Amino acid sequence: MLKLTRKLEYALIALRHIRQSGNSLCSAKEIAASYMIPQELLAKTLQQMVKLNYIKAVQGPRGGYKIRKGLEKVRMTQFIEELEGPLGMVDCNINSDCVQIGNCNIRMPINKINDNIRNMFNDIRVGDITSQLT
Amino acid sequence: MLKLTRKLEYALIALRHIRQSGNSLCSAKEIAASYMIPQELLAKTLQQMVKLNYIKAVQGPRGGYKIRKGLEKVRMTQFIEELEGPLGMVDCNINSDCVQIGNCNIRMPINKINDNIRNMFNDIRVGDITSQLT
DNA sequence: TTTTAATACGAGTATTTAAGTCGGGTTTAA
DNA sequence: TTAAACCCGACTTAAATACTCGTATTAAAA
Repeated sequence: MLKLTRKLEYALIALRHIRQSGNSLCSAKEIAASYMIPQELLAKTLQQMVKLNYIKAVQGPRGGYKIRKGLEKVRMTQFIEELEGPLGMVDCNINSDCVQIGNCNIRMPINKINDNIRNMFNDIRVGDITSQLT
Repeated sequence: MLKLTRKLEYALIALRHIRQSGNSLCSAKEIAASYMIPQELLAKTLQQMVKLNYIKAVQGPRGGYKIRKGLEKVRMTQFIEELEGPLGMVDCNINSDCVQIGNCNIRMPINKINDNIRNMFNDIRVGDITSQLT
């Protein structure tokens, strides 16, 4: 219950790795090997993050990825939603075509919980995960 | 991302419904019809909650379910875990046979987030959801 | 200038988990 | 004795996640 997806895990592992490499480029291959992550899958995730402007890619041999300035300040809510889509505990928070709506008897309390979770992720920055000590 | 399962939703909807019916029994059929929930599925969930001692079943015609004293005070962490299994954002919080472990670079920060979520659910009681106004 | 090692990207497959169904059994009020 | 409820395990279906593959593009280095 309430597990993160692998993609998100891989993304965070990669970002932390890239960040800790300072200015040198990191290839998908290198990162995948370091953490035993399927290379193709990681590659796609990295490509997605390039599109989202979180990292910068350099092509060609000796190429790789590096962090883009500003990533550290990005809120986890934004990061998660751009990578994985909407973040809501129940569908009615997302698409609202539930047959219930007027009838549902737990909507309010669930929304409250949902807000709590969102608030929590809103207060965490990507940098908190990629830079935190230990 | 981070969605509740239908089973859990159905369980909470049913509990709230049963609770609001006071002392009279509620059948699975009646509840399923009220909220357009698949009856068989709801029935199984109710049966599970009987086993967990959250509700009491009365068999035979005119039978049904009623709330057991004490349910309201049960913490949501316990409730969720008894119904759905362990509540952790990453597998290493659950079974610990991750090939990484020593190698993983985001373990600490993720654990922190995990604790936050657990703490939040720890502070919510089933009764907060089944009894909260509107 | 050719090779090689990297990213880019869409389509496709496989696996896992969640969701729902079915059939037969037990209980008990009417 | 019947009917309406709960009980329960096995099964099927559907959806989401995880992963793979093939091909194209880029650019450093031999």
